[in-house]
Amino acid sequence: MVSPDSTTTPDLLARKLADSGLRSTPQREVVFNVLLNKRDHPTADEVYARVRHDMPTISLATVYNCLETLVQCNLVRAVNFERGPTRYCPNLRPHAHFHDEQTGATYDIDLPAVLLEKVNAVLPSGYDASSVEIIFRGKAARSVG
Amino acid sequence: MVSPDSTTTPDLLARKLADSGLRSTPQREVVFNVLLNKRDHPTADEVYARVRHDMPTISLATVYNCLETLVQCNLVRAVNFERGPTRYCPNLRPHAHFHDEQTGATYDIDLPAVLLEKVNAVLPSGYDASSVEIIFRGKAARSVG
DNA sequence: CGGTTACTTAGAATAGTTCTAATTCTCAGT
DNA sequence: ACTGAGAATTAGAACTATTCTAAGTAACCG
Repeated sequence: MVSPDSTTTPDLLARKLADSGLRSTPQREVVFNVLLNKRDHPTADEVYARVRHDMPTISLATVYNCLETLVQCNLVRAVNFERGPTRYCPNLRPHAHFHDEQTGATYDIDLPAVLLEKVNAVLPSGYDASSVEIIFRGKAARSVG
Repeated sequence: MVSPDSTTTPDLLARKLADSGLRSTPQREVVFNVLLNKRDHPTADEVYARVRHDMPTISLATVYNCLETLVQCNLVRAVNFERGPTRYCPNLRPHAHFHDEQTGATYDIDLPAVLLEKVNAVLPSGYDASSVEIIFRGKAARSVG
């Protein structure tokens, strides 16, 4: 099964980085691929552990740098539920997060455009939102997600 | 101008604490009042600085303990925008937060029940949300809030 | 008033992240 | 290929926010 991603994803990364005047490097590629391959909203430490399988010499500082860079280029979203480490998410479609309080797992919930409009409509005049983040907390039935 | 709060607020605190089997203490009262008096979503450090005007001997650990206790009793909400210190908010009505990216200020946005219903309606079956948090980011015109 | 439990305190410890300074890599122009 | 300039990576130190620990203090119950 050869997905079209195997050619377009590296291009996407290189293109988006170039848009910001940045280079595609092996470290950035590996970090990005790790996020794409298992979309469980890992922390920087978890990304570091996974990346080291492919690239044992990478440093934690570089993982932080790469994640920061990917966030700047809008290839990845940084998410913060409560206190605790930042988590990273390569899903670029508009979506909310559902945080299961029992397991700690996080699921993406797609958001229809019409809902986003309604949410934005609650802002009084004078407020100009460039983005909106929605976080649910609760419990999810086993095996959803 | 004597507001009815001057008698009911201490009672609310004592009552809610008692509901959880906890005591009302001078420290908890001062911390809670600091939050009520200036609702600008202060960090624990900022609360500490303000509380020390009234009670110079209080410790930072106690401020953290009191804030934690107030959150447990549902008298205060803890809010986390991105990485950085947790902020505290004594507004108990359903509301979103608007985070001004230029000034760093945070404003409460009241949420109508009907909107909350619509937001909850996007959850697929199998997801059972106990709370939802909405955070806007953008810029606010001067003097709103 | 004596025992028990809750609360507060100062300071040490920890977790997550950012900073610093040195090194290595990459690319553009020769 | 060679060189210089800028970009990226690295290890480790430093930093920030928070939690933990152990000891002291205060409130409640008999």
